[in-house]
Formats: sequence, C-alpha cells, structure tokens
Amino acid sequence: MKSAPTAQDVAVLANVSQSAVSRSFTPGASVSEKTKSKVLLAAKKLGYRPNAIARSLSTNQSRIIALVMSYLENQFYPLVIEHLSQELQKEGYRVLLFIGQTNNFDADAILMDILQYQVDGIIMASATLSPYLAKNCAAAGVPVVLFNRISSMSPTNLPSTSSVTTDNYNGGRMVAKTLIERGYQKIGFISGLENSSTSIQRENGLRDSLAEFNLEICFRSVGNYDFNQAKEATRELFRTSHRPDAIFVANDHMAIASMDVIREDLQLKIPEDIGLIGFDNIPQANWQGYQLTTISQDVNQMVLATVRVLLSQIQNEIKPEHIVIPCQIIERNTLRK
Amino acid sequence: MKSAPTAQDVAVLANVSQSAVSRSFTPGASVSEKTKSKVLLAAKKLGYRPNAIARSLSTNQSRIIALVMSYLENQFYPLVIEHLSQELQKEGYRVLLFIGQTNNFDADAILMDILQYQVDGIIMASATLSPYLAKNCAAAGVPVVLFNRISSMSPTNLPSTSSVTTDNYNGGRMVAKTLIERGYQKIGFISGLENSSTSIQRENGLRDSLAEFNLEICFRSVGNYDFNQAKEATRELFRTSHRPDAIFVANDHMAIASMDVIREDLQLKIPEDIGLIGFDNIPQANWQGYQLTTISQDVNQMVLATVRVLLSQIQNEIKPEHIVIPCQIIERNTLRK
DNA sequence: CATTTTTTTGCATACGCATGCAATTACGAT
DNA sequence: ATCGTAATTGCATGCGTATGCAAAAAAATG
Repeated sequence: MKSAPTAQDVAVLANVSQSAVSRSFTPGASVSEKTKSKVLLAAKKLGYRPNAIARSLSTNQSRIIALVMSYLENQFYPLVIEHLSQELQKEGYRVLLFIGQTNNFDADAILMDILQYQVDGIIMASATLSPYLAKNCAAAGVPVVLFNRISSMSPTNLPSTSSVTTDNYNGGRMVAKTLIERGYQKIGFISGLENSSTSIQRENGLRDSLAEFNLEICFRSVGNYDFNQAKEATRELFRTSHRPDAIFVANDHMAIASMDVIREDLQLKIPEDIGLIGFDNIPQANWQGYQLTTISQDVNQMVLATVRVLLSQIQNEIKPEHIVIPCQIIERNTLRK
Repeated sequence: MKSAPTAQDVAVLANVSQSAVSRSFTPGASVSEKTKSKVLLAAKKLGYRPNAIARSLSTNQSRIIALVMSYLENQFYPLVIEHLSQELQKEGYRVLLFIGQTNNFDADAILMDILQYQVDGIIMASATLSPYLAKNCAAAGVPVVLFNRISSMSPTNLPSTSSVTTDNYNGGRMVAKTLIERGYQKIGFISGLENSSTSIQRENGLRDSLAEFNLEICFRSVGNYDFNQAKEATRELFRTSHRPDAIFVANDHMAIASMDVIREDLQLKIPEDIGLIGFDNIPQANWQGYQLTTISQDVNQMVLATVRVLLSQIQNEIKPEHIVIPCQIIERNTLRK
C-alpha cells in the first residue's frame, strides 16, 4: 500500500511545476493546451486524482453539503434523499448524511459535528435549527436551508433561516374544502409532531377553513409522525361515543397506519363508514392495498428550489428566502365521491 | 462573516503553543490537566472547534465512510442507511452518501469521485465493484465492503473484496421447502437484476431444492428489482395457458407490486388462487393490506457485521472476510397453511 | 540537594493543493 | 527586427492541524 500519487509526483513526471499540475485540474485556470495535455498524460500514467481534502483546506470550500434527516421509515424522506443527492451531485457537491436517532432528536450535537467538516451548506430536513445553532452557522458563514420546516423562533418573521416548504396551510384548507364538499361533518385530525411547523400549518389550514363553514375539528389525537403511535392515535379517536365521519391524518405514513387499524381492528369500511385523507403522496399511497386520497407534495420542485436557494446563498451572501411550493389534491379511494 | 477561529487563535488566548491546543483536542495526547483546561476554556470563549479537514490532511484519515446506494424506493435500503449511519456515527465516522441513477448505474465514475475525498472506507450496497475499481481502491489502501452482494469476478473465490450477505442460497431453499410443504407444485420465479448475486443465489437455492423433489421452476420472468417492471413481469407470468400456483418474488418490494397486479388486474385471491412469497421482510410486508409471507434479512446483524468488518480492515490490514448472515421465514398470509 | 526519570511543552515541519506575484515566453502589431 | 501586450509558468507561501524531536519542567529517587 504505497500512498497515492500527489501533484508533485505528476509534476516531476510531466517535467513541469506543481502549480501547472494544479492548474491543469482547475477549470478555467491559466494553462496552455500543451502543458495541460502533458500533465493529464502523466496523471493518467500515475493514476493521479486531486486530493479533495487538501483542495478543501486550500480553497476553504469543501463542496460538501450536510443533509440532516431522521426517521427514514416514512418513505417521503428516502425520496427526498434520492432527489437531493442527485441534484447536488449534478452541481458538483457531495452529501454528508446525518441521521438523528428519533423524530425529535438533539440536532445541536450533530450540528456542531457537522461544522467541523467545513461543509459549504446545510440542509435540514428533520429537526429545526435552535437559535444557538443558527447563530453558530451564521458565524461560520455556512448557509442553512430548512426543508419543509420553518424556524419557529421569530414571531415577527425576522430574517431567519431560509426555508423551502409545501404550502401546508393551503393544503389543510384543501382538505377541509374537499371534506365538506363530500358531505363530511364530524372531522377528526391526527397530528404529527406537535411542535412541527408542517403539522401545525396543516391543522391551522384545516381549522380555519372549517370555521368558515361553521365547523370545527371534533376529534383530535397525536401521532407524532410515527407509524405505531398513529395506530394508537387512531384507536383513541374511536374510543369516544361520537365518532368522526372523516379523518385528516397529517401525513400518508400515519394515514396508512390508520387505515390498517380502521379496517382490521375496527372492522370499518373506507370510505363507506369513514373517510380518510393524508398528506405527502408517497408511493405507497398509490398501492392497490391503500389507494389513499392525499395532498401531494412536489418533491421534485421542493428539491430543485432547495438546491437553488442553497447554492445562491453559498455563492452570494444573500438574504434568506422562503419558498413555498403549491400542493394539490390527489383523488383516490379513501373519500366518498 | 469573519472566519472561524483556529488553533492558533486559541493558543494565543490561552498563552500556550498551537501544539498544546492540538493535543488538548487529541484524546490520549500528552498534555497536563492544567494546560488542557486553560485551552478548553479559551476554546469555549472563542467558539473554537478543530477543523476536520485540516486534521484529515494531517493525519491522512478523514473519518468518513462512503456509502454507495441506489433505488431508495425499495424500503430495504432506507433501513440500511438509517442503521449504518447510526452505527458509524457511534464509532466516530461520518457517512458520505452516493446515490446512483438507476438500479445498475456506472459505479466507476462515482467511485473515482469518492476516492478523491480520501474516505477511510467504502460500503457498496448497490452495484458491485468492477475489477478496475477494486484495484484502484486496493492501491489507495481504501477497504471496501460489499453489502448484500458479492464480487462476481473470481470463480475460485480468490481473495476479493469483503462482503456481508444474507444466506440467500439457503433462503431460496427455505422458500422451496415451504412451498412444497404447502402442496404447491407449479412454481414461478420473478427475478431481480439478472446479474445480481442476491437474485442469482436465491434462484439457485430455489432451483436446487426443488430439484431434490423432482420439481423445477416452471415459470420465470425478470423484474429487475423495480416496482413497475415487477408488475409487468407478473402479468407476463400469467399470459401463458398454464399458470403457476405459487410465485417466489426475489424481493418484497417487487412482491407487493405482484400482489397489486394479481388482485387488481387478474382478480385472483391470495393465497387461495395463488401463493406468494417474497424476500427481505421490509416493514410494508407487515402492513395489513399485504401481510406478505417472506424471508427476513436481519438488517441489524448485517449492519453490525459490515461495520465490524470495515473498521477492522481500516485498522489492521486484514485479509478479506465474507460474512453470511442466516435468514428465516416470516409467516404471514400469502401462502396457504 | 543532586541526579535521574518522567512528563509536559514548544519548535519546526509536513500534509497536498491553490494562488498572488514576478519572471518568462509567445504572439501580434508596427 | 523591435517593441508592447497578453498568455503562460514557476516560485514561494498559506490553508489548519498533527507530530517527531529536543528543550524544559516536574516528579521521583537516592
């Protein structure tokens, strides 16, 4: 195991300076075609590839983006990872992945770790950014984009961290509108994590829109975006004497858990006995076993926006942006027509 | 945006040398408690954290592991990512994630990129290692572990790349044994990627075991581990005049696609009209809508073994290991009793 | 207290590449 | 052929940390 060849080794073989080698591997640098080809030839002979670590140290740019996530069991996230990773790769960035332990883990510890790696940017698709961390990142000049969550801190919507979100509030309104159209009256809601902006906004949209029809959320329980907790939350919803005639579940992952409970434990028919609607439009919502009516999040657009915002923050020192992507209802078979 | 404080800055503030600072952050280094606490205090004041990039350059160890994957739509992989990531984090390693475009993408290009980042090791959970790349990694002294695939090259099982796999062959045999026990006779197989070791071994196990009962695989089509292709493969299996009475689908992800087609398009009952068995035991196999009988892969054990093998290769220069993890059948409702 | 042994410290340098600057070369115009 | 400008090249240095080595300090020993 001899160590990898360095630019110096190539320089010697090609009979040029180390600078020439470096420039030959730097797009747009000042090198003649002649020396460049000499260098490239020598490099190929030695199997030389620039050392990205050394380059990072020198340029102060790692071309690494940190991606913070958790709970990949919800299929929405793997989709995000896949898209984000590919888009970032296209732009010449690599993804350093951090998975949190639980749905609401201590991001601070992880973030401090991340910063040591001199990442060029951070995408947080899980957990939010504590004020402390936000300061830290800002101080280090590392831009952060929140993916489908917003920083909860500033009530006045002060210049906080950038974010890309689905229009969760309007999604919630769509749900309300659709449920009412279909004649549902006794509407239940199963929330995600109580302090997550997604769950809160979806619920607010639902509540506000219902209110305009003089309706309200009659039943409510907490699923914390977790499959098993969602099952329990569903049972809880049916333990009262009154029953909902439709349930809005804060995401598809939980909605599927709900469906399992409703059909199996409760022996009720969907949509005949009870209507159900989710949020996300994960692939499984389209499986024949479920055919879940839901609000779709446009992962593709969200990812593109995220990458665009992040890169622009990296390049220029721009003020935070807040992108909101529209969503739409996907009709399947869990609401009566 | 002033740049981050360096060890030098801390040294000045603490009135010690830069070496002292470095040593204060290196476990087991020679520093007195007194200076160490002085340094740590100063570091806290300045918000100093060691620069991992610089450290990597100096130590020639990045503490980064590359993880190569693709097609996260198969829920098995997100599970693997989650477990691997957490285990590696425990060991003080970070995960650099590379996602390939398709199920059978060009790993070589990606690998060359990876090597530039001086990763300490590589886990390939998708695509195999071309001989060319294997040489390259070996030359660079970067250990590679194949996750649930084996290098197809050496017929004599020469010292190739390390691997951790499920006992796919025996899994295939279990399937055969179970199907025969239940009285199935006309057995079909839907393969994954034709050149993947997993699919091949599972099929071999099935075939060999059937042969011992004077049976053979009567029907066969190719699903390439893809959801939609699996659907088509299923239809293909039923286009002949003879029909299988049971199908072994090379993984759960495809098996679920099969179930959708069988029930919806073909209007057949499972398991009454046809038996079905998958492989992996992904969470969805346990959803009420499917209740898929399958062979479980022990993700946890596989991940632990992978990390163990990889770390041992990183530390010592050990010869390749080939770990095979046993699997077991998980009975649900897609085979008749 | 002198001397040996051990621990701690700082100095100097290396890691591999990028880049400002000055020197050199190539090229075009007169 | 001569000069001026532009393109190319090499030199030298910096990025932030780790570490071998020798000097210094502290501890242990007689």
